[in-house]
This record gives sequence, structure tokens and C-alpha cells, in this order.
Amino acid sequence: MNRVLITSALPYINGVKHLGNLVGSMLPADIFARYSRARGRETLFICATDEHGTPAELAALEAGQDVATYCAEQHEIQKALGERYGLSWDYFGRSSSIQNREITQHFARQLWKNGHLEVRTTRQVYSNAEKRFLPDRYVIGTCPHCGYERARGDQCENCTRVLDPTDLINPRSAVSNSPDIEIRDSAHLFLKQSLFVEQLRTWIDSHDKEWPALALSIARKWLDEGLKDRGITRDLEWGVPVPDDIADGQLKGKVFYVWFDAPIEYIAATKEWADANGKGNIWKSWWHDANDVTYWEFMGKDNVPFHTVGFPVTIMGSGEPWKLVDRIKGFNWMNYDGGKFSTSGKRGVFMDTALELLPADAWRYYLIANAPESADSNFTWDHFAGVLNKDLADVLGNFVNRVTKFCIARFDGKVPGEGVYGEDENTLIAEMDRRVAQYAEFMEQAEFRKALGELRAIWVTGNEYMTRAAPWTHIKTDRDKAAVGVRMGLNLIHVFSHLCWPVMPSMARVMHLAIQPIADNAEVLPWPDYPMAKALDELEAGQPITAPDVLFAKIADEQIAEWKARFG
RNA sequence: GGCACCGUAGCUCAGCGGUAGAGCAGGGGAAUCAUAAUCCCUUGGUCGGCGGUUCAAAUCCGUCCGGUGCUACCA
Repeated sequence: MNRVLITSALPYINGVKHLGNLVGSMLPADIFARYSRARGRETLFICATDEHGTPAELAALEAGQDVATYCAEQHEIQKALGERYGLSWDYFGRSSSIQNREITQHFARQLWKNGHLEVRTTRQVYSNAEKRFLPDRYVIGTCPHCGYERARGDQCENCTRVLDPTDLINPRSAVSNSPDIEIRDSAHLFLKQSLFVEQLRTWIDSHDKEWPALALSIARKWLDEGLKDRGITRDLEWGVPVPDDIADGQLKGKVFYVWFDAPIEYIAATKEWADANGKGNIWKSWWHDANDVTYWEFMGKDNVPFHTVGFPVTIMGSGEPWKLVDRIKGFNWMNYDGGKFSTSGKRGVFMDTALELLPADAWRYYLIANAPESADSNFTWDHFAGVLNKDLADVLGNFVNRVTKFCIARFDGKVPGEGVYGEDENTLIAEMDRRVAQYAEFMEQAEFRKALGELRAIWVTGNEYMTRAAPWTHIKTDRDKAAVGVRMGLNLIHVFSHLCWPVMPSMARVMHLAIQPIADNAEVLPWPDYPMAKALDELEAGQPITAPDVLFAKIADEQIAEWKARFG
């Protein structure tokens, strides 16, 4: 069996992420990882905080902390939050780790040795007020085209024209508003990406059938427009230092660009995982000469170029057999009520406040069932509440409730053993076989909206069966027949819990524990990958069951109104 | 400006060359075990506009309109 390596795009260190960030990388990666483990595959799910770059330095400044302390604190916050959402990382690392420093420097040395790097002098904006270089975006001024007064040095938000900081009228620092800025020459390392165009194109074409159109079109667009060499160093203090043995120390005091070291952190975090768990060199077997590994990357569409072009060039240029991505799953944006989620604008719902409203599983279900796979999707409170009330409360929750309550009322709260499965049951079993196979196939392809549609259809199948079996009617005249319906209902709950587990791990456990203890209190609820005739006849007669508390309480109209008012 | 993606029932979306589909919402009925939850039936669309290719187009091509994103120093 092939091993499965899964990485989620790294959340930036700068504050709590919003639900759009969650649904675009971390959540789908987690669901895929859980599915993979449920199928019994050896799985490694890696994520980390992306900690370098100007925004981190400025956020630390604003918080009155040194950047290392700031990042350490924010990392812990994001880690704890992720765990509350059930994100089952094997390791949640930090791009500022010593492991990433070493491996990033290793890649840079390889690229230098192989002649893929060169030193070029560039003109950079320097702010005397802050005594630091400023990225183009952090220089603001009046747009020469449209007169907008807060145009950024890379692009004018008002007229969308691409700019250079030197184009701006009355340029000033976006950080301090100081106009005391100047242009200085600065030497930087450039990665000669242009040398890799053909190699990249061949590689991308080889994944023509596997990658979604979104990823292919973005990747090819970069190649078609002519791949430019890319500066991979910055005039910052917080980052992976450029080693002195590259370019005779010309880059002394500079650090690698955050987008150079961030994807390498996927590898480095694997080493962090091994180091933390006494696994020695095992980390390397996942990345180096790892021909038995299928590697999946999950990311938002803004990240696609870095994963289809930038990082692959780093790996190809190293001349070493590091693992390239096999399957890319890219997501569009989830919008909030017709506009963007915005971290800086504090618009939308954030991971921490969302949990004040509803449990993680409810968010996991809604978000992934409405993931922006083929196009941007839109979060509205009415849609959110409508989907959860119908799917989780009415279809699934009520199913669990009606079956367990009836069993307790009429069969002493024990799995009834009387009677044998007949035509109704065989019809159900056949449909379950078909639907579970379909659900599995969608999960294999990481087609989450379709998978969740099928999961929901599976729950509906259960309700249809109960209507046909009608044990509440048969109990009056034929106790054995009623027993068959209840026994099948309880078996369905058991199977549902296993099928739900990748998506809603906590709710799945509640469902399972109502029907049957979990053997050895295992973390993973494995996939029922054998015929439903067996899976739906597993519970032992006499096994005591309980009716769980309401799985998901319906959201009242007044509650929706309150949330709308609170979040705008 | 360039490029990409999207525009299908009131809403959220699937279908992507062969007689228009799902879920929700709306209408009617059944059932009464259950969180008044379920189940069955059903009303909704000249598939953004125009033109073309084809025996056949929601599906391919062109063009226009509308929306979104990217455009390499935010990450």
C-alpha cells in the first residue's frame, strides 16, 4: 500500500485565521488525511505556521514584542485553535525552526553549486524613519494614473494599474507615513527559473488528468507568459539567513524570501516531527527517493503558482531526488455575505469566534459541503443555518434520535435479535453498497462537495428505510418484524458514524458510543470497506444502547438574527 | 490593459456534444417512532445576449454583457 503524504498551505503567523482560510486548505487537508487513515493507509499530515516576512515583523512591532516572541505566542494560539477544530496534524511545525533553517540553507547551497542562482543588484525603497527596507506594497502615495491618494507601490487599488514605487507621487512609508524614504541599491540572489520552463511544462503536462483546471491553468499561464527569474532574498532580519559560503558572503545579513523557505518547511516540519518523536531519519523516507509516497497538496488559488512553479524549481534545481507533488487540490475563495473575508478589515467570522457559536463539527460540515471548489462560494447566515438545520438536525440527528428512542421505549434499550433480514433490508443493503462506493470514490478524488452530497444521500437512505420498515406499526402485531427494523436502524447509525468520522470526528464518536463502545478507544474510526451485508449486521443482540443527547440542536430564527446583527 | 475562471429553476450548485438535473424554499398527500423531525408526489428554467460549426449545442468556436481573481516585492 502506498504511503500518503498530505500538506496544507501554511497559515501565516499574523493572527487568527478566518473561515475562508480554514476551508481553503487546512480543513480539506484534514478531512482527506482522516479519510486516508480510515482506509488504513500510512498517512502523514503536515502543517506549520509561516512566520517570516515583513507582515510578521510589523505585527510584532505593533504588539510591542520582539518578533521571535510574537511568533512563538501566535504559533501556540493557532495550534490550539486548529486542535479545537479537530485538525489532526501529525505535526504542526514552525517555519522559523532550526530544521527549516538548515534544510532551506541546504537547498540554497545546492542551487548555488548547480549554477541556478546569481547575484543581481536591485533598487529597493529604504525608509529612514523605520531604518528598514520596505516592500513595494508598503510604500504608498498618489497614483499617477488616477490620482488615488492611497495607492500602493505595487498596484493602485483604485484603478488596478500595476505600479512601481518610483511612480508614486508624494511617496511615503505605509508603516509610519514618513516621507523620508529613498532608493538604495541592494544585492540579492535570483533563482534562474527561466532555465526550468521546459522541464516544468513536461512535468505539469504529466499531471494533465489529475490536477484540477484551476491549478493547471494558473501554472500554464505563468509558463506561457515567460517565466521570470525570481529574487529569493530580502533585506530583513527575521528569516533564514543566507549562509556566507554562498556568493562569497555578498548577501551577508540578508535572509531568504519567505516564499522560498515556506514550502521547504513542509519538509522541515516532517523533520521536526521526527525529531520530536524520536524517529531519527524516518522523516527523510517521506521526501527523498520516496517513490512509494503519493503526495497531496491543499491550498487556496493564490498559492498555486508557488506550488506549481516556485517550489518545484527549488526541488528540480537541487539535483537531488526530493519528492515533487503528485496531486494538487486548489480552492477558490469563500466570500462572506457577498464580499471578501478580511483579516485586516475584521470582516467575516474568524476561527476563534466561530467556536463561540457552534461546535467545530458543525462548521466543518457546512464549510466542506460548500467548499469553493469550482468557483468562489458565498457564506450567508441564512444558508448556513438552513443547511445545518436540515442536514444535521433533521436528516441525520433526528434519524439517530428516532431509532435509539424507539429502541429504548420498545426493546429495553438493547439491540433486538429477533427476526431475519428480508426484502426491505436487501434493498437497503444494495443501495448502501452503491452509495458508499460512490462516496468513497469522491473522497479518493478529494471532490468534497460531491462526497458530502453523497454522505447526505446515505443518511436520507436510512430515513427512507425506516419509513418502509415502520417498526412503530409492526410492533403492534409482529414483534419480530419490528425488531428487524430497529436492529437495522441501529446498524445504520453504527455505519454512519464510521462514514461521518473524516468530516465530523466528534459527532461520529458520539453516535458510535451510543450504539457500541469504541474498541480500545481507538482514535480512528475505520472505513467499513467490506460489503454492507456484513457492515449492517454487525451489532450483537443484547448489546445495550443509549440515546445520545440531541446531536445537533436546531438554530432558531432569533439566533440567526442575532448573529447577523453581531457580525454585520 | 493582459490573462484565467464563473454566469443553468426563487436560492446553493451538478451536468460540459445526443430528449434540461439535485438539494433547499413553494404546493399536495402519507405517517405519527422522533429535535413538528420523516417519507411520497409535485409546481418552477427559450441553460447571460447575439452569431457560427454540427444530423444534433447548456455542452465546441467567435463576439458582446455582467461577476470574480491573478498580474511575479503581501503572503
